[in-house]
Amino acid sequence: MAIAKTESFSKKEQDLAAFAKALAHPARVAILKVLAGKNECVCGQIVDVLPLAQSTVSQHLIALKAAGLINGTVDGPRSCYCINWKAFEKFKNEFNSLFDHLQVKDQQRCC
Amino acid sequence: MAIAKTESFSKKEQDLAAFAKALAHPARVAILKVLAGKNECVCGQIVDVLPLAQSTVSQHLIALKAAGLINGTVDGPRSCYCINWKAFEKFKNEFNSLFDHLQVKDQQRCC
DNA sequence: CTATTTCATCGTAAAAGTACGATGATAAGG
DNA sequence: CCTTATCATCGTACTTTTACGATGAAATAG
Repeated sequence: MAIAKTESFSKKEQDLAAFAKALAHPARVAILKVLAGKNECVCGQIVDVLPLAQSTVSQHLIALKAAGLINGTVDGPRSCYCINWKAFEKFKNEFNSLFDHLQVKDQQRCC
Repeated sequence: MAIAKTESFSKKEQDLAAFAKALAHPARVAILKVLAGKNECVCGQIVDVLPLAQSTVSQHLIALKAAGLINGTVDGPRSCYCINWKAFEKFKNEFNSLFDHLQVKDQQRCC
């Protein structure tokens, strides 16, 4: 990146980009799908489903948690994750509000 | 990445991840915002707005075009881009359908 | 207390992303 | 034809991401 220019952009742009970044890997999409389907906190069962090593899955889970898309608690010897629907809703709205009402303008003129 | 495992996932997961990847940088979000706001094809005006070099903006534009989020045509000596609303709608639906109806299940049990 | 299980973290290696200046290609203007 | 303008591409440097095995920490089971 030479020198990170990320902070030269607005907070809204950064937030949306950070959210998208968390979704920007099929493994993390798959993890979210598993968590959403179960809706009860899962942990190493995810490792069994994905074609990835345990440490790699753990990294993806941490990335998702850092992005705020999932919550995690410690349950004895195992970790328990589930989707943070509130954050999900927030970003969905942010995404829609950013582009939806702009589409109302007169449609395509070129391209 | 050692060895790319991207192809070990379903096409839906890959598509959604690719879409998110295109949004996963504030500069590209900013570009889309500019294009959406004008709705007429813009080109190097984007360079004036962004705090990035021309070559860097060009790279981002190419990334967005490769992801299918924008269309581009050559207009004399300059390039003209605009948002591909159709693709945008497609991915928005894909995103919603992936997570929305799953939320209907009984809410949170832990975390 | 000693396994065992479960997960996080460390270390490492390879791949991809980000950014810039410089150069190249293409079309318009003189 | 020659210049200028506009944008893409190349080459390069640095950062970040991805992935794995190995190790470490914490709680349960015996």
